[in-house]
Amino acid sequence: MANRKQTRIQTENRERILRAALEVFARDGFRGATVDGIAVVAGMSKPNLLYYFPSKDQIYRTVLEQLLETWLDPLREIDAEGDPLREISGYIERKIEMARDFPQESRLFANEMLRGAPILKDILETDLKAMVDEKAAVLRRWAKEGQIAPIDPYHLIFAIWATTQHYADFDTQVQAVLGPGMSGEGRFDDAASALKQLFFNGLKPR
Amino acid sequence: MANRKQTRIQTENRERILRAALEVFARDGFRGATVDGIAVVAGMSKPNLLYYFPSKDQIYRTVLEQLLETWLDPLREIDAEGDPLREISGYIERKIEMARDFPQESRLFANEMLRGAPILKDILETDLKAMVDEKAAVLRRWAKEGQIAPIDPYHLIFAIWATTQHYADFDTQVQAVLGPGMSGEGRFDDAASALKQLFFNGLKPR
DNA sequence: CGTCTTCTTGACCGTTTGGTAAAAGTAACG
DNA sequence: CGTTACTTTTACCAAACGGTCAAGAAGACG
Repeated sequence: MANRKQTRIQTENRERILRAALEVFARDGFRGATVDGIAVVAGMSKPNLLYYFPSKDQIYRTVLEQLLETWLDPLREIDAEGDPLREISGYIERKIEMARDFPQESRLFANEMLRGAPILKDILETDLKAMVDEKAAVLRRWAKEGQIAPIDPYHLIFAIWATTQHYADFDTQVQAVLGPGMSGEGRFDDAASALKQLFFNGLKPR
Repeated sequence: MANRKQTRIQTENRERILRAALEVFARDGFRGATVDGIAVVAGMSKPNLLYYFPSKDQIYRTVLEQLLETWLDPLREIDAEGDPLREISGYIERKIEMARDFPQESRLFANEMLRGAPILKDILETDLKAMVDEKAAVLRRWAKEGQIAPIDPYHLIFAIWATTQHYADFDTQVQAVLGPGMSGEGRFDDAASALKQLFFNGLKPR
C-alpha cells in the first residue's frame, strides 16, 4: 500500500511531463492536445512519456488535481475577522497576480469549464461549493453589519473571479484592444486599480 | 461574380450544418470537434456535409463570421447622447440576456480566445479595437463631465464583458456553486441585478 | 414522361491518434 | 565487477481523423 519510493529520474521526468502537459492542455484543450505534442515539449519520446503516465486521460487528471491544490488559496485566505474592504481588496489583488503569474493554470481551468467540467464537476459541487458557501456567509454578515454595501455574496464572488481571470483567459483580446503599448505587464497593475476603483466606489458620481 | 441563387435544400442544409457546428465547436473547441460529430448532430452523413462546405476549417470560419455579425451589437447600441447610467445599465442587461439566450456563441468565442484567436486576431485588432476606442472615448467624456465616477474606460468595458460572459462560459461552475435550486433561468436575473448594484454603488457602505 | 441538375451515399485513402511489445541501453549497488 | 532494477527506443497496431471519388437517388422542369 505504501508508495514505493520514487527514483531521482522519475521525480524529474514526472515533473517535466506535468509542466509540458499544463502548457499544451491550456493552449489546445483536452481533445486538442496530443500525447506526442506533450512529449515533444517535455523533451522525450511518446512511449517514454507513457512509461511514466498510463494514459492521456491520467495526465490530464493529474494536472487538474495539482492545479486545484493552489487554485483556491486566494479565496481561502479571506479572513472573516479582518477588515472587510481590506480583505476584499487583497483578494482582488491576489487573483490578478495569479492571472499574471499563472495564466496557463487559468486557461486550463477555463477549458475544463467550457467542456462542462467532466472531471471537476464533483469537486465543484462539493469542495468548491462548501468553501464558497462559507465565504459567502462571511460577506453576508459584513453586509448585514453595514461594513459593506448589501449585495448578493455569490454574485460578488463570481464577479471577482470573472474580472480577474479575464486577464489571463482573454489576454489575446485584452492586448488587441489595448494596443501594442500594453504588451508588457502594466495592464495587470492598471486592471487591479481599475477593478478596485470600480468594485469599491461604483460608477455613480459622488 | 454575383452569387448563384441557392436552392431550397442548400439553404436548409447549410443552416442545419452551421447550427450543428456551433453546438459542437462551442463544446469541444476547434481541434476537439470532428466533422463526423457535426454531421451527426446535423442529421446527415459526413460526405454529404462536405458537399456543402469544403473543409472543417471553412465551417469554423463561417460560424465565427456569422457570430461576429451580432456579437458586438450590444456595445454598438451604447448611445453617446443618452443618459450615462441608463446606457451602461442597458448594456449590462443586454449582455446578460446574450449569455442566457446565446450561451453557445459565448463559449465558441471563449474557445477561440483561449487558443490565442488565430482566426479572429486581425478583426480584434482592427474592427473591435476601433469600436472599443470609440465607446471608451464616450465613457471618458462622461467621467470628465462628472456624470460617472472616474475610471479607466477600457477596464470598465472588460469588467462588463467578463462578468456577463462568465454566466455563459462558466455556467457549469455557477450552477455547481449556486446549487440545484438555481438550475432554472433565475440566476440570470439575479446576476443582472447584483451586477448593477455592484457596478453602480460599489461595495463601500453609504 | 424524359432529361438535366442537384443531392446523397458507401467505399475508400493517407495521416494522425492513443497506446503496446519487446528489446536495447543505462543507472544503482553490493 | 556483475547482477538487478530501471529507463529509453524502435517498431508497430487498431481506431479515428479529414477528405475524395464515383455512382446512384431524388428533385426540378418542360
